[in-house]
Amino acid sequence: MTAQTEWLTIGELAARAGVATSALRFYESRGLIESERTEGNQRRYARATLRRVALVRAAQAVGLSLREAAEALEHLPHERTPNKADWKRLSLTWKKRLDKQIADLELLRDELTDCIGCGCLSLRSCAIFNPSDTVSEHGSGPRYLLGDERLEVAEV
Amino acid sequence: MTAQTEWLTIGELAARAGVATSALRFYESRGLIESERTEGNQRRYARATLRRVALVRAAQAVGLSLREAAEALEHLPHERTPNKADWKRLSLTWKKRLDKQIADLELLRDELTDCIGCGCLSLRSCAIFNPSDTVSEHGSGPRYLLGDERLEVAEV
DNA sequence: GTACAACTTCAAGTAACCTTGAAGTCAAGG
DNA sequence: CCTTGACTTCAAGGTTACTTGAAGTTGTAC
Repeated sequence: MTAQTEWLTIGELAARAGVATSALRFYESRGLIESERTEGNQRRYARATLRRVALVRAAQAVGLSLREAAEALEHLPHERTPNKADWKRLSLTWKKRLDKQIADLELLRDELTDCIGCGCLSLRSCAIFNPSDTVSEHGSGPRYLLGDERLEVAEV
Repeated sequence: MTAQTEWLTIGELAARAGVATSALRFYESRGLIESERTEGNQRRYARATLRRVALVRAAQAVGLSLREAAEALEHLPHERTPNKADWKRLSLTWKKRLDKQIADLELLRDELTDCIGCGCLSLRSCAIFNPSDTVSEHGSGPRYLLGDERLEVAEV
């Protein structure tokens, strides 16, 4: 346990990770990160936490909720840098997710493009309005996603 | 004004558009759709509203908030089907947005892929952790987006 | 030693996007 | 008529991801 022992205060971590201290406390309350405490009860973060926060932010960019990010990071060590296998698994998962998101958006775009070409004012055949399984937004809140129910848009 | 006069009740519209009646009332309160009222104060929707709701959902899929969707639909007629120019403008705007979103996600994916290749455990050079202007999530809520502040992740 | 920034906890607020519930009204069939 | 389901309004609740504020404590620099 002669590990690197340069601990970060919450303010330092916040500054370097580019998030607010309140966000860090929030992440900690959600189990995404961990901290040691000083005698006087102040948080001290291991430097690896910097990476962890970065991963959380990356996860959000990939479209994960914090809950999902927590699951993804569950098997990564808090205090030490993750090993190659850990990281590979994680990044592969995220890549798949990104691939799917991109594919969905491309579909939507291509349909839109077709619509531009065809004028597409009948809506009947336009796939935009007959979404199959488009873009799960994975934003926050109970977003009742554009599911796979077909709109039965008649000719309008 | 001998237009098509087959009005939809809120229940009918909800069923056909695939959204809850509560959502329709909410959209109406936000000015996204309009309704006539019967003598007994019940809503009756023009059939064109079906298209309008579809457009709102499409807008959400494109990553717009309801407020933004409202702006986009502002110039479209409520009671009649939009003309070709209206539609073209709209779909072009949305296409651009989609293009940007896709480009952002592709960037992220490619960086991830590189990371997988290189092991990328230093984080120092990894662009994932140095987001430039990635993926504005445009989900709901005050999401303080992965902005363009660089994380100064040293070697961890 | 003391000032002052940085820290602590906890409760409540905010924002988007709706849903749910209460309490009552309308419309259509038997 | 009367029941029943669909409708009305309005207020409040739910989720995610945080922020903000109050009230008090710690750490460091002078």
